[in-house]
This record gives sequence, C-alpha cells and structure tokens, in this order.
Amino acid sequence: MSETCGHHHADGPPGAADVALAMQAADLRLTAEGERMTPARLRVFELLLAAGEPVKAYDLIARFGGDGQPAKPPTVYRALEFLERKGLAHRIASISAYVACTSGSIDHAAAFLICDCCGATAEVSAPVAGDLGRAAEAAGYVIARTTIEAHGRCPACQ
Amino acid sequence: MSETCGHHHADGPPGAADVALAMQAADLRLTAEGERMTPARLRVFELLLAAGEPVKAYDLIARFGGDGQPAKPPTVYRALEFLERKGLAHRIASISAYVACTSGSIDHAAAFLICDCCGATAEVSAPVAGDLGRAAEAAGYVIARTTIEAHGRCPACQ
DNA sequence: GCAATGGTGTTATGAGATAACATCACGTCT
DNA sequence: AGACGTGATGTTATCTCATAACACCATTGC
Repeated sequence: MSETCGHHHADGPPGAADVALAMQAADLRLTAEGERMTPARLRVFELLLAAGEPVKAYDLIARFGGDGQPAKPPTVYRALEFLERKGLAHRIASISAYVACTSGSIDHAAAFLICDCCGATAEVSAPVAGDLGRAAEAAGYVIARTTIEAHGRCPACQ
Repeated sequence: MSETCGHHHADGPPGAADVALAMQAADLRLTAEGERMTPARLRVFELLLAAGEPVKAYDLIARFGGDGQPAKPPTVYRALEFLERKGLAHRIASISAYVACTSGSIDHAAAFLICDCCGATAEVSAPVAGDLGRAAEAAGYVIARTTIEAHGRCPACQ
C-alpha cells in the first residue's frame, strides 16, 4: 500500500514502543470489560498498529506468522471482526483495507481522509450529526453506523 | 437483495415507463456530450433503474441477457465504470453493490441511507462541505471524491 | 486508404471474504 | 471433581467480487 509515489512522507509507522503501549492498553481495557484479548487478536492488532496505515486483509494473513508462515484467512478475518466490534480497528470499504483506530473514543463514527497517491490515511472525528443526521431524519431512517471515506491527496502528495 | 424481512415496503421498483424515460434522457444527454451510449451500457443502466435498489454486479451479469444468458463479467464492470464516471450510477462500497443515480445533478457527492433489513436505499445530496470539509482542510488534504454510506433501518423496517 | 482511438468479446486469474464443521479452552453450576 | 454451555480456534473448501491481458471491431480524422 505505501510508497506508490516518490514523494517524501514525514509520518512513518509508529515505533515499537508505541505499538507495545497501545497493545497493552487495549489488552487491559478489554480484559477489564470481560473480553478475551487472545493471541490471534493481539497479533492482528499489533500488525495494524505497526503498519500505521490501512492494510489489506491478505497482507495481514501473510504477515501473521512472523517467520513467513501465513495464517488461515478465517483467523485474521475473525480477529478483524472482533477488533472492529470493540472499536480498535476500522474497515475502509472503499479500498477493502483495515486500519487501527487512532481515535481514543469508543462508540464513535469514524471518518477517513485517504490519500490516493501514497495510501496515507487520517482518521477524523465523525462529523455525522450535522447534515447527514438531518437528511436521515427527514427520510425517516434510523442510522446505526456510518461510513465516511474521503479520497484525495495528502499534504505531502499534492 | 430485497425482501430479507417480512415487512411491507411501499416503494417498489419504478414502472417500465419511468425506466424508459430515464434511459432516453440519459442517452440524449450523453450523446450530446459526445459520449457513446452503447447497448451494453444502456442495458446495465436499464437493469439498475428497473431494480430501484442496489444490485450486486453478478446479479447484473446474470440478468444481462434477458433470456437467462449471463454476460461476461468485464462487460458489466466496464459499463458500470462508465455509468459511474458519467454520474448515472454509484458504487456502494460497504455492500459491494451498484445503484442508479437518482439525483439529477452531475458532479455531486452522493450520500446513501441504506436499510440493513430490506436493502432499500435513499440517495441524499451530499452534506460534505460542512464538518468534513473543515476537517480535511485542517489536515491539509485536498479531497476529490467522498463516500458516505449510513446504515440503519428504513421507515418501513423499524 | 489507413492510422488512431475507444469499445467489445473472450479467456483466465487474482483478490476479498465466508460457510461449515470439528475441536479446544474456560467459566460455572451442582 | 464432573458435566455443561459458551465462545474461540483450526481446517477445508468454496463463494463472491473484480480485473489483467489480448484479439478484434467500429468510428473518426487525416
């Protein structure tokens, strides 16, 4: 996903310390909630965090076993489903990829700014309530979950 | 896609006259623009209009030949790409389906309200400019195209 | 005529995701 | 401890979605 262009990009993947910290925090939080942060789930979360950008499911599958041994698809898809359910990751439908959630808040609707040039993404707090909420209300829809994905160019790629 | 629930739904697919009218209008407009509204493109557009709801690509492929003869995938995908480029159809990424555009305006960012119960969708004018535009600006992104898909329950399914 | 461009037909394959079933780990009830 | 229910995993196979690559055809402009 990364570096399809030749530009310079400042924000690389986070360091190992950051990843370990986020993993530990998630582990503690979910365990406290009575959830089971199993090795497979933790591993997938780790891969997402380490990437620091959206990752394809089959890339996660390929990287899953550190030694080059891939996982079976259901292993990773199940972990992704769990992480998404718990607000630790998001699926970005328009590019069929997954990304670790960088917003601290649970129960938030996420919006993404996605660079079509280098694949960098920024997660922004969902600006849903405003216009879309009003449109939904006018149409009589009750909204449970919203996907907002804006494609364009990041600062470095313009 | 339709009728996964037992509810009553008022708005069925449009009548044949509506479909024919929309097809003719699109044909005239695109021809005037120097585009070629070929039989395959017109046929896919017709199928989308007649469905009146999002349709999976392989459903279009199956229905393409009226007699039950399916099309080859590229035939339909090419037509969809063209229709989308011309603003006559949209891809709904979160459910991997396609729908005829019901908004008259070209060059609009579309937003969808999608019923997870019966598959009905409403297209609403994109409320992008507000919060999301501001967030993008703050992050330094230049946005070219936005996907907004809100999932929930339509009035009939609540 | 004849090249250039864009559309179509066809074959094959790549990429994304899940169904179905067996097994295992853990908590809890008695 | 033993029996049970629940949720997680392992494994196989398959399904759905989408595109690459190449040959051929139609239209336009020189």
